[in-house]
Amino acid sequence: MTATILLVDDHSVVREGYRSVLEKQPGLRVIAEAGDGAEAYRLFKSEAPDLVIMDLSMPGIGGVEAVRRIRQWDKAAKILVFTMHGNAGFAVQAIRAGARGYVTKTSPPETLVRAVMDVLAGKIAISPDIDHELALSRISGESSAADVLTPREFEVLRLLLAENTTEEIAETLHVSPKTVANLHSLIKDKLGVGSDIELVRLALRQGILTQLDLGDA
Amino acid sequence: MTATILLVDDHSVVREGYRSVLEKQPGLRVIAEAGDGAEAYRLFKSEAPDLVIMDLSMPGIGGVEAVRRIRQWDKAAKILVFTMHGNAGFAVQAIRAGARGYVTKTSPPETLVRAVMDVLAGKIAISPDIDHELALSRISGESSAADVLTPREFEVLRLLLAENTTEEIAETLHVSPKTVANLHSLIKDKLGVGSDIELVRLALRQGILTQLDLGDA
DNA sequence: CCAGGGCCGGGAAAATTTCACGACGTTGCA
DNA sequence: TGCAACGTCGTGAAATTTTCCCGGCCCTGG
Repeated sequence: MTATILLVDDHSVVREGYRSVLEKQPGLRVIAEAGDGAEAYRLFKSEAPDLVIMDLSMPGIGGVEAVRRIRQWDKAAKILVFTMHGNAGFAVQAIRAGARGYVTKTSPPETLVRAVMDVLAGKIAISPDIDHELALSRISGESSAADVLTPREFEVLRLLLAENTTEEIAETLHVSPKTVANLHSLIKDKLGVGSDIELVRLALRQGILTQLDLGDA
Repeated sequence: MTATILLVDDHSVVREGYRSVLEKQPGLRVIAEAGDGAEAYRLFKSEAPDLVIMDLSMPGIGGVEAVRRIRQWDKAAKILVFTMHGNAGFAVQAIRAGARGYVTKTSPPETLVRAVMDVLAGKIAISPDIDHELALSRISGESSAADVLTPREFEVLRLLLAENTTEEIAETLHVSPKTVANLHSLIKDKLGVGSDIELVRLALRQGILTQLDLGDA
């Protein structure tokens, strides 16, 4: 029996990479590809793949949100996150949202294949570098944003850092601007910062926002 | 005659994607791959490929620096930058460093192939989205902070980024908090940003604030 | 001398932030 | 089973900040 896979990544050439690596494995078959979270959700419902491989940073609703929605629709969905973010915070959030695995793109192809097999077998798969990160963050014991924030709060934080206005975020999440403002305030409170400037700096320190991610003006 | 290509990207699975797309094209052959800038430089000298396809964000020396070194070694080197950064600033930097093309990873595979062909033919290739970005940035022109701000304003900006509160800054500068607030507002206006978050990001882009500066608060 | 610009802040309107509160659904646990 | 705890969403009102407009001060160059 062959396992069916849905690829989700906003870079088509990158999807081509997954596909190439995966289809060298007997027993795996890529049956669909999506370029953003909403499409992923749609395709999951129509195609019912055995496994979803998902990037986190995507236009529109982010990967974490997509994981949440898919898991909401199908409690047993197997989702493997495959992303460039080698940051424990993202991993924690993704797992909490319902992902069954987390592998960084810097990992060699074998690691990805191994993780795919593990998740299909019902196991939880974390790549070694993230394991290490998680261990470190537990040692240093400093409360990271991902630790104290609820999934929803983390999502709003991400969107805030992505330079969205309160209104745009409200639109994206289908809630009132007022709620976003409330969450914004709550986030600053929980993280113990007094201004948006401190908030951004904290995010930078914790790797939630990277300098390479500085979007267009 | 077939053209030889060197792939440079720190994600092996992503390289696999390039390779898969490119080798479907007759006349193209991938002869080497590098995972960072230094290795790219080394391989360029030993393999002398007709074309280099390079990502920008890589460990060690970044992509821009790698472009510069390779062009320094071979004035005629043809380098095509292929990256996720859909930001005019990065494109300008890359082209200045000597790249002959700039394509974003969000582009469809055809665009990449087309750009490869163009660069091999001696042309300069820019993907449509970046073209658009460049046009925009020329129109609205992101003013460089150091340019449009008066010394006083720049000083206040620096203190704001250093995580000082309005009151602390007023204290430091021996002026009223009101003045600082007014300047803060004026700065955002002059720089064309709407929020403090955007302000920090702008500062990061322009190097006013460095990630190294993120000592504990 | 005067025009222009940087610098300083008051005042008031507009917008945002913050806090208190309630509703609703889910989860976890006794 | 029932209930407490928590996450989520939203309202309303007060507190605070942001923004805009204003005038005054001082310096510099023409």
